[in-house]
Amino acid sequence: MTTEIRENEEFQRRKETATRWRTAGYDPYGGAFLRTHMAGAIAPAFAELEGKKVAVAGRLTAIRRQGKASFADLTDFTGKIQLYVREDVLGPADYELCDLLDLGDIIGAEGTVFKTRRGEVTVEIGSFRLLTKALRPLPEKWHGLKDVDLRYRYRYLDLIANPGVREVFFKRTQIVKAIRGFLDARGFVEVETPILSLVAGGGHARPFTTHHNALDLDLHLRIALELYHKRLLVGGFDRVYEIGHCFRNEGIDTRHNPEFTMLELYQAYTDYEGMMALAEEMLPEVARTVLGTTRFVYQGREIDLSPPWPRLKMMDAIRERTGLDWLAVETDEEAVALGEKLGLDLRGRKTRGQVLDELLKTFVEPHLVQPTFLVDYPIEISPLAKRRPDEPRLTYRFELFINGWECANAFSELNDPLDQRERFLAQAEEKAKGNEEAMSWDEDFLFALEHGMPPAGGMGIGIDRLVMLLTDSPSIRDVILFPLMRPLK
RNA sequence: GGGCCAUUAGCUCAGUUGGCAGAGCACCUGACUUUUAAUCAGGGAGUCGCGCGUUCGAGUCGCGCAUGGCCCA
Repeated sequence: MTTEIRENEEFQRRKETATRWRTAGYDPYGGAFLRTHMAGAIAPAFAELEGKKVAVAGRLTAIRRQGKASFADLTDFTGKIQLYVREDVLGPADYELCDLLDLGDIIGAEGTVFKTRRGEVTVEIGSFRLLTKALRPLPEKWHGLKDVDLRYRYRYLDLIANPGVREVFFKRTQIVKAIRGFLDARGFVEVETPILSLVAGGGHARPFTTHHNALDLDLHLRIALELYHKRLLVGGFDRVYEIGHCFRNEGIDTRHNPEFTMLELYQAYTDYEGMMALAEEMLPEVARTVLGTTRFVYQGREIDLSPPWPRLKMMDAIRERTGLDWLAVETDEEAVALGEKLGLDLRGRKTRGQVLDELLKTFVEPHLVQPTFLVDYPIEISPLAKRRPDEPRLTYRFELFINGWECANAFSELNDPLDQRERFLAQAEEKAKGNEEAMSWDEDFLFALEHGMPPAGGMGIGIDRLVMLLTDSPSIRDVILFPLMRPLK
């Protein structure tokens, strides 16, 4: 981080203007200002407000000087309102102060509501105060801020210059709120579980590591919420959920940010069927709350969330797309050979699980545009899901796909501690074979399971992708306020 | 990790065959008391992402690097 101020001519001039306010007896960084109205609330209430006094505060986003009178646009969180000042109303001394205002300054103003000849609801200013002097200019008013690097790096400028951005993040808040409302109404209890822990379990990803000095302990940032939530089921919680950040130490692209938001929920005495029913109920309700409909367009493609959603058995999907009977594939070598025969570029992937993952990504997932449950995942890639008794190589697990993306992952939770121990063992072998994303051993979690966890269904939903879909945003960075960026220089 | 593309004034962008660095908005000065992408007249503003090279001469050509984007893995 540089400590040097990046100054240019305009920065200098604005700094001097701030000094001129001071010498005129005004603090260019004023204190509280009592508003009576938000900018966006005045025009809709013109009938009642005409001729009345109002006080508004916000940023000057346009100034149109016209000699002895001037117009300006004042923008706050709710919208903008036009201001009108006249020298003969304000007095020459105060009117001269208007000349010291720049685009981007934040002011508080009080005056009378009227309508101009051209029909625009306007406040004729009787008095005003500079509340904050802006030392730098705003992005261009007509084209806005387009450079995506600048938009993500300086999100506050993006928010000022591009009004649609605020809408996206407002919708994000509404989506999360709607989910909370839905779950709270069904008896789910919101919990907070550790972000820092010895073992980052519950998912297939490389974690971030950090260090606790006082305990001299290497810790990991969580990659999922699952294992702590299940400990809560052991402890007697009946239904829990958490919406929180998880961290995965992997690449960045339009669908991945190292820090992202997950919803996970666990419900005792149900199973993956219950989770499918819950998803089919929750997502349409969220869409209705936020969009008013369950049908929407994502990047030109119409998506309809109305239930019920088709259930596609994974083994059937693979057979249909590749002609392969995956359950007949027994060894890693066989899997790799078949994968290569199908044209997969496996480079470094050498286990059954990894090949299957690649196979699904290439041949199956892109076809799942409308909401589809892909069900009954094989055991080797589902170390926390309950085994199907009728086909022990498969589990009671599904993933929900929308627009070809994994949007939810759920299963009947494995509650047999001895089976769980074997699964961890299999994952440890997987890790030994070089799969860095294999799940970590968590002896403390096994100890919890050994005390008895009720049968349960659990589900995880990636909030960022859901927000992308419902706001028609092409990149995950469009729905994260401050996405991770490489530092400049 | 690989390929392609972009990077020029605060912002949005032009820049021809290698020959004085451009426009609009923003900024400054002047005019203007119902404008609204205000208008009119004048003016200032640049490490052409960074570095090395080719050349009499590089924003332009070559190589390397940086940041970002898209695609692939």
